[in-house]
Amino acid sequence: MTESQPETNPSADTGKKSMDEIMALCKRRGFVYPASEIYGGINGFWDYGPLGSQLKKNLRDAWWHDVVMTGCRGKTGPDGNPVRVVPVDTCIIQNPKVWEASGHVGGFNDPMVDCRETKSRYRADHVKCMGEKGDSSGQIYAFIDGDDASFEGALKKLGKYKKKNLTRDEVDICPLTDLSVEELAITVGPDTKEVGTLTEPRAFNLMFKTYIGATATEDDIAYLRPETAQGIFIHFKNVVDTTRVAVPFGIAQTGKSFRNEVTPRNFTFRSREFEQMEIEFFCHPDEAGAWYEFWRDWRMQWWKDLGLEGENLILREHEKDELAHYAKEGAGTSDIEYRFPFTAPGYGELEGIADRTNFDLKQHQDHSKKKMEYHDTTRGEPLPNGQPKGEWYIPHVIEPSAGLDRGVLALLCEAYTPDPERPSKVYMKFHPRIAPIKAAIFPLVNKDGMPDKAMEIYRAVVQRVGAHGFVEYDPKQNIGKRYARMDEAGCPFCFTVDSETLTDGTVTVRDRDTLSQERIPAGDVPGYLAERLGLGS
RNA sequence: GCGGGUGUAGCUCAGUGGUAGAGCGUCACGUUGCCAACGUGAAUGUCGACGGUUCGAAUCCGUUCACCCGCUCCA
Repeated sequence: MTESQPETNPSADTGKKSMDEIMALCKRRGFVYPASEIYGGINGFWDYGPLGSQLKKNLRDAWWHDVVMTGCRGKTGPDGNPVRVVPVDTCIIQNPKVWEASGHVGGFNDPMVDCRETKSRYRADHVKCMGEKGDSSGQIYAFIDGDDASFEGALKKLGKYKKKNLTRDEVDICPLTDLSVEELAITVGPDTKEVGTLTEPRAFNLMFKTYIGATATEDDIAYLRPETAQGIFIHFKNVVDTTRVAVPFGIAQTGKSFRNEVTPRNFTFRSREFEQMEIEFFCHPDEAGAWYEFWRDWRMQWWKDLGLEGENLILREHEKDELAHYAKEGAGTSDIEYRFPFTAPGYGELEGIADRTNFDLKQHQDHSKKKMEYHDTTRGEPLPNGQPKGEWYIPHVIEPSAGLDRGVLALLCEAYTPDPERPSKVYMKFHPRIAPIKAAIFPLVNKDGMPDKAMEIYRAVVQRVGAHGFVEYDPKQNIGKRYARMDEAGCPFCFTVDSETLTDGTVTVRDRDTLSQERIPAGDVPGYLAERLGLGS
């Protein structure tokens, strides 16, 4: 997760949009509510209302359809064949050994110490303390273990305090974690001159902990998954063995993940409970580079096609020094980043595409002692009978990992369009494909048979597009008010029955974005809509 | 985790110790006939929560929770 610093000019829209106003609209129109709001809320958790949950479902469905059901919408992969992706749905809680293998436990359970003055944070087991040998009175000096400059600094400070020159052999050293609270209070931090700036060591485990079974002892500890990816890796062999898939192929999964973020911030952007849409694409090591580029470019195009066009969306290749441990040897890592109002003029990550090499499968092979090698019968020297000899290898993995909630947030921010000219002052310009309300059917006035005709059209439209989003029927209040309401909800098309409908059978179609109106036969409404929603006429 | 700010109706906010308010929105009825029109009426609040001071607290004090901003963190 990066919020990159500005590189492009902050001219475009999102920087000027007010996050407060977007949040107010989300609440007002039922997109997003604070979780547990009537009890005062709960930090880092958000719930979706009726429009929000449908919007989120539409985004997830679009991903599922485009990735899993149609293999990148029928695109041809770098190997010249259709792209194959199959789904799994794995548990949030797994054997804790999964997280030991993935590296999530370990680096995570380390207690940390903060310096209140310099705001630095140290791993508690990396900080050591010194005092004069044979004289335990007075201040204690902390330094970073293994860092000579830090050691010398502490030695110098101690010597100055004791008013004598001390050498390495004249001090006692102990781990910071051995200090009592009282001793910590008279300890000088590694980068300060005053005592008492260090906090007590605290665990910063970003994984949610829970207990399996009712007894809840230390032996029963389990974790809520911090990513869905590991559920895919641990079933790689199962999928290969039970499905007629052959490398290269992908396994996809959507689902909730949990991270005990230090600071949840920025609306739903950094939540403690969030949903991911992850693909692990397995391929031969020699082809990893080509597949990395394929996924990186296609995933970028995918977000663009959902309406995140223009300068607010960028593809950012990671610098070598910020690559994660698993990606160091790979072809690279890219982030698809969106310029949110709260990151502008910087960007926030929507999706990361990483070449993870064979790191994960190898880790699981090492920890589980189960072979993760794949027998590729299309490779190897030709045998006398003309067939290839076959090749055993641990596939490399390209991982396009997207944040569903972040995607929803980006769609909300992108759609939010202030327009002082129209009565609502703002409208939500959702791409019709992901708009939660697909259409509204209005009688111009609530009499003269118009409601009956409108209701008839409403039923036909629900029949045709109801599986993809809401269809509204609203006969109350004046027509302008109803249009305005639909603008705020982001409904792309409104169909209105008027007196002409009763004589010539046509209705008006109001386009949300252009405000233009045209007349079409009432019977054509479902087809007209289906075509514009990408469902075919 | 640190510092700053905010919290009153669905939304935006006024209200500095003495009866809980406005605009918009929502609902009903009437009117209206293509962009939040008009009329009449109605509902809606433990003033974020808990505790204290006071005859009396939305208002003063303490604690706490949530959100926003800046640091920090983001394996």
